[in-house]
Amino acid sequence: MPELPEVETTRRGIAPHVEGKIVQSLTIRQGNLRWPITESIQQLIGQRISAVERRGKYLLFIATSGTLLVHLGMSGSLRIVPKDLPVEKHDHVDFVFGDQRLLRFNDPRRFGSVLWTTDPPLQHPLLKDLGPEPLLPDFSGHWLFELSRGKTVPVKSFLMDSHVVVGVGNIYANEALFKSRILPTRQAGKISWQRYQVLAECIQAVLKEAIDQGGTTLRNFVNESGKPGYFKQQLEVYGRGGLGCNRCRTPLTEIRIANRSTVYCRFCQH
DNA sequence: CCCTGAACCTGACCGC
DNA sequence: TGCGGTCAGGTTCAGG
Repeated sequence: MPELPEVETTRRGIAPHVEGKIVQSLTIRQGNLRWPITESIQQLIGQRISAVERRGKYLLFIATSGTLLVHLGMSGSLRIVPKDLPVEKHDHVDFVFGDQRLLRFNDPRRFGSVLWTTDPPLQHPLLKDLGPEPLLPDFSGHWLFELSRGKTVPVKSFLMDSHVVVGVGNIYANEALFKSRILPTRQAGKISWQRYQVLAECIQAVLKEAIDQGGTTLRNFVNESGKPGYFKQQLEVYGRGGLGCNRCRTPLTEIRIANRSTVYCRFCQH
């Protein structure tokens, strides 16, 4: 589920239901996530959440004297649900508010995380070394070009490194490379400044488009309102290996880079 | 420092 | 119907 557009869609969906609310209680049914949930999270009880922000794919719930960090991993989701909604499989954590609602974290694979920190959140070890936000001005082709010099990794792996830029996961790395007509296997350090300018613009375009759409989703994504989600209708290459390229009709090539599915057009991309 | 591959975990799907 | 293998949207970490 969660690439950056899905996380941003989640943030926008839940923020109005969470901001200004006081956390009345927590229900932790399964605390064994990517990292175990610590006892210190109990400090959140009684605190007011002033804002829901996002850094990369982390959601930041800014509380009175600390921050709740939530990462959705591969299969996590957050929904606002009525207090009496029956618990389902993989509903690991509930954040209960004073009204008739609660925030429910569900994550079948448990690669997600729920962390409490009293440090300034951006100084948290998991956040402090993250690269720029792709949709903010400090991200640019110039940044990609400078950082990539001397690097021999495939440009696709380079893009997916959160120390380079946050929020570009496997789906949108494939899509942005197709749009910019760059071969995913090309060595990051051998790509010109001009091409990185194009690539940076394509990354932004692809992410913005997906956010506008409410997030591209696979299978049974359920959004924060509990309504059925969207499907991967507008993807050009991801999930389309062997099917015709939308530009030239050549069957798309599917390979694995760093063990991740990679789809591209061997004629359009070079 | 750079890069690769393994690890974390469940569920869906495919071939036999 | 069952079983084993493979794959899935992410990220960190160990090891060469």
